[in-house]
Amino acid sequence: MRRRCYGFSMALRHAVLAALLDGETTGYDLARVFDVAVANFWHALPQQIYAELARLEAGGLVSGRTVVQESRPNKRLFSITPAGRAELRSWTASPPRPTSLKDDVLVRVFATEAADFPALAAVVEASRGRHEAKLARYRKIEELLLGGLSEEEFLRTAPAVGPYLTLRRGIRFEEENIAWCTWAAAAIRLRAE
Amino acid sequence: MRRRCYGFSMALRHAVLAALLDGETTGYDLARVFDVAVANFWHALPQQIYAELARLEAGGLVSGRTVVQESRPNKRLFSITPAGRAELRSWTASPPRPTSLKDDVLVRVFATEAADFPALAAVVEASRGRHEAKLARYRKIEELLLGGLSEEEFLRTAPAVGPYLTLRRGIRFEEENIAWCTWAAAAIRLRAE
DNA sequence: AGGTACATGTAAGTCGTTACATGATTAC
DNA sequence: GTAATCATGTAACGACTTACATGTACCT
Repeated sequence: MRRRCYGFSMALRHAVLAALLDGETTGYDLARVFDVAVANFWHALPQQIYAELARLEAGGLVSGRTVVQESRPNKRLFSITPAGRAELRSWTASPPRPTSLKDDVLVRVFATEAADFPALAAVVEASRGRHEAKLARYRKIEELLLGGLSEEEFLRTAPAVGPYLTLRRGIRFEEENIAWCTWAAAAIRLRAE
Repeated sequence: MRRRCYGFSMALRHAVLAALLDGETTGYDLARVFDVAVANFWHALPQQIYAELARLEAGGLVSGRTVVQESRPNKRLFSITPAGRAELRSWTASPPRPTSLKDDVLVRVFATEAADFPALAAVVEASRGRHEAKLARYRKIEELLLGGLSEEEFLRTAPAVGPYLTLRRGIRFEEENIAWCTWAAAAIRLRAE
């Protein structure tokens, strides 16, 4: 039975720490932050976030205090500790693990040969719709983040550039998804003729 | 204890079935096919593939036969059954689950604020190198697939277009990764000044 | 003598998803 | 009255990773 300091890559753990750089928050609010600012490169459910916060607190990387409320459930506010910041700093310099796409729609398209062409094309087109919705949301967040500044100004002057840099990746990703869905759906429909 | 026909999305299961459309193969060879033709949208280790093949055989979606060899370990050749084809056909028309990026490097960049800037920039640049290597591999596979035909000719005449359609997504994905890494690393280095 | 290719797995553990539980308040 | 918001979790299961096991043949 080997003792594992459980975690090799542990991206979720560090995504939570990074989100706490913004200041003290509850698990509930963190889950919403994840949904808007983190979702474009790492997805996590509230349950995972609560569990991760508990583990981080046990490890001293985060400290929590309970706030008693009336007419609302009590809540716990967490903030990152100096040890948490140090951990995040050394982790950001460590080698990342290779990423792959893991897209359900692509698996379906890979199997085009065995598919009902119009049905598959419709699936791909529906997927394009979801990517368009995501892109619209990301563009709104981009506007809020930039706050009227040009990209160049923002990158020079903003206190934290990380969220903007990652958001740009999410935007390009969704733009590519939309373009690919359009093209692939057309190619699949061509087969039906 | 509810009986689950285990699998909601089950993309790996269907990726294996789709790879078997090409004809009878061993788990060993499938693992290599996954490494080249499937890796750009779904990654899986040999152990997962062996396990999946066993489950597919138990479910009648795949049938296997043992080939006794001398001076090499015996092997099992699998092929897709009519039931497997039918399953694949109906699955390709079913709603896919939303995909997200899940990129370790992006989590690190999100935490730029807490990072050592030159070290993080170096991590991002190293990541660009890996994406360039992947892109080079994908481009070679593209050449092989097209076999001298133009894209338009290939899409009109090829018996199976799925692998080409998904490969194109992988190529664009890596091109975007390279461009983003270049841009993000520069923006992070700017902070160090 | 050491490494790679062939060929198939088991065991243990971690990560992620689904379903469920609780219960008051506020907005439509 | 119905749904959403606030707020935090547990339990069970499925997906994925890491480490390990086995043994021959061929190449350098």
